[in-house]
Amino acid sequence: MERTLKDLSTQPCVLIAHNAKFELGWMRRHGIPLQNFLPFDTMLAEYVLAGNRPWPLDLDSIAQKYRLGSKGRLIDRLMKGGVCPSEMPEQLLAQRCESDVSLTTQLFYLQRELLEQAGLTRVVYTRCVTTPVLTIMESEGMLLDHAAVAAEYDSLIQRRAHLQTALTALAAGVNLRSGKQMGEFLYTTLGFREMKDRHGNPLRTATGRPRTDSLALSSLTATTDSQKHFLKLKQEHSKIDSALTKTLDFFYRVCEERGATFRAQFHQSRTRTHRLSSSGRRLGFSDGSERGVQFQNLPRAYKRLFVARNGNLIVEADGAQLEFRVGGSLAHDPQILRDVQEGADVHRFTASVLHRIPEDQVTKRQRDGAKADTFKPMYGGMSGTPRQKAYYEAFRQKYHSLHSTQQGWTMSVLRDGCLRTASGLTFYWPGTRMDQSGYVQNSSSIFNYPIQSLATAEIIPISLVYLFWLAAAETPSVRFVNTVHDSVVAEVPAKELDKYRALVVESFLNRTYEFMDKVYGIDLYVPLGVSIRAGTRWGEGEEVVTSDPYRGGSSEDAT
DNA sequence: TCAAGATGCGCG
DNA sequence: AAAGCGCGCATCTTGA
Repeated sequence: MERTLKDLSTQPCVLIAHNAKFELGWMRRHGIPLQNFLPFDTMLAEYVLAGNRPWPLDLDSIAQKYRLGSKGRLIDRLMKGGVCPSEMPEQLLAQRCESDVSLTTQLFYLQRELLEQAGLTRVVYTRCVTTPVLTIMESEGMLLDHAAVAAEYDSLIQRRAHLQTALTALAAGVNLRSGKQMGEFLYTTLGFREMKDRHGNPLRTATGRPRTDSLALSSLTATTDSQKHFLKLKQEHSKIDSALTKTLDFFYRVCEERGATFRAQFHQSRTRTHRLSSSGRRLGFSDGSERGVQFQNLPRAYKRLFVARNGNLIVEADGAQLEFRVGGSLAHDPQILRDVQEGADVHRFTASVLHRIPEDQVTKRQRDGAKADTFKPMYGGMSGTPRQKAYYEAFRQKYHSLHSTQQGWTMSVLRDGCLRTASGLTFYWPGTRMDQSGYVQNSSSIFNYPIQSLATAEIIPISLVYLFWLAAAETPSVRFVNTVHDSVVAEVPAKELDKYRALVVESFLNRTYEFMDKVYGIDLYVPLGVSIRAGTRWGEGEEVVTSDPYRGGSSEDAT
C-alpha cells in the first residue's frame, strides 16, 4: 500500500536525501510537520568525511567518485536554464527522479560503512538533526521596524551626501570607492608615508598595492590640519557608505516594498571548521536591483532595527566565552577553569600587561581597547608591537596547558598531515613543514579548528536543537529566527519569557552536557555558560548570565 | 561586455 | 619574510 509523506510524518521516520534541507523545505511548505523525521543527508555525510578538504558535494560528482554512474545531464541543463519542470519531457524527468533516488540510496549504503569505519557516524547525525530546525528557522525570516529603518536611512543618506561634497572638494576626480585611485591620491598626491612593519617594509595588499582600508588610514601621520580633516572625513564616509550599500539601502527597500520581512539561508557544508554560514535570499526591487543580506554579519548597531512579530520580545541566548571555555575543556587548562569559576575579567588582564600596570589600575577605556588583543594569541597570533608581543607571551604562559595542547596538535599534524579532533572529525593539512625558525605552516589553523569546530559546529547546534524542540513542546508560540555561531535568536511572548529562559538554561547547559557525554564521551572540563538578553528590539534589555548551576558556577548579572 | 580576482568591511 | 581563525556581499580592477 502506498503511504504518503504526510502519513509517514506521524511516526518516527528516517529520510535519506542529498541536501535534505531542500526536501524538508518543500515538505514544510506543504504543511507536513517535520518533528518525526530524522534525515540522513548524503551531502552532509560526504562533507563530514571530507573534514576541511574542499571536496565537491553535488550528487553527480560524488556518484562519479563512488563509481555509481552519472545522472542524466539534460534535465540538469534545463534546470540551470530556468525551465520549469512542468515544461520538461515527462519521461526524462521521471527517469531523472528515479535515478536520483537510486543513486542516493546506493550512496547511503556506501557512506554508512565508511562513516562507521572512520568513527564519524555520530558526527553526521549531529549535523543531520540540526537540518530540520534550520529548515523551519529559514522560513521565518526577520522583521524590521519600518519607522526606525526609515529614520536611520534618511540620516545616513544626508550625512553621506554631506561627506561626499566635502571630500570631492578635497580630492577632485578621485573615486572614493576605488582602492587604486585612493591609494594614488593618498601616497602620491598627498604624499602620506605608508604604514610599515618593524623591518621597515610597507604593509601592502596581496598584489603589492598600498592599503587604503580604515586600519591603514588610522595609521597615517597627518601633519597639516587639512590632511587630518581629509582622513577623518574619508573614514566616516567609508563606514557610512558601507552601511548604506550593504545593509540599510536593502533594509529600507524591504520595508517599503516587501512588508519589512526578509529571509536568509543557512549553509551546513560551506566552512572548513563545519560551523554554519549564511547567505541572504535575494529580493528584486522596483528600481530593478536585486540584492540580499545574510543573517550572520549584520552590523551590531543595527540589531535594534529588528523587532518581533505580534509585539513579542526578541530574545538572544549566547554561549558565554564559548571558544575560550571549549579550548579550556579540550586542554584541561586549570587556569581557564579558575578564570571561569571566579568570573575573572580576561580583558583586564590583557590591558594590565599591555600598559604595564596592575590590574586594579586599568581604566574602562584601556580595558575596552585591549579586547581586540585578548584572544589573538589563542589562535597563534604573534606579530605586533613589543608590548603586544609581551602580552601574547604572557597569555601563553598563563594558559600553558592550552598552549601545550595546541602545540601537541601541531606536532601530530607535522607527523601525520592530519588531526583527529575530540568529536572524531578529522582535519587535513597535508605536507605541513617546519621552517628554519621553527615556525610550522598552518599552525594558526591547527590551533583554531579543533576549538572553533567543537564550539560552533557541535555544541551550539546541539543546544539549538534541544532548545527548539523543548520550546515546540512547552512554549509553542516561540518562533526561532536566527543563529549566529554562538547564539540563538527567538521571538517570545512576554508572558512566556520566564518559561523560555528556563528552557534556554536546560538546553544550553544540562542537555548539551548530556549529549556531549553520551554521544561523544566528552566530559567538558570547563563549564559552559549562557547569557540571555530580552527586549522589544534585538540586542536590547539587560543581559543575564548563567553558569552551570550543577557545577559550582554562579548566577550573576553581567556588567 | 563579462567573469574572475582583489579589496574592504561587517559579524562571531 | 611573515605568521590569529572562520565566513558573505558590494564594488572596483583586470584580462580576455
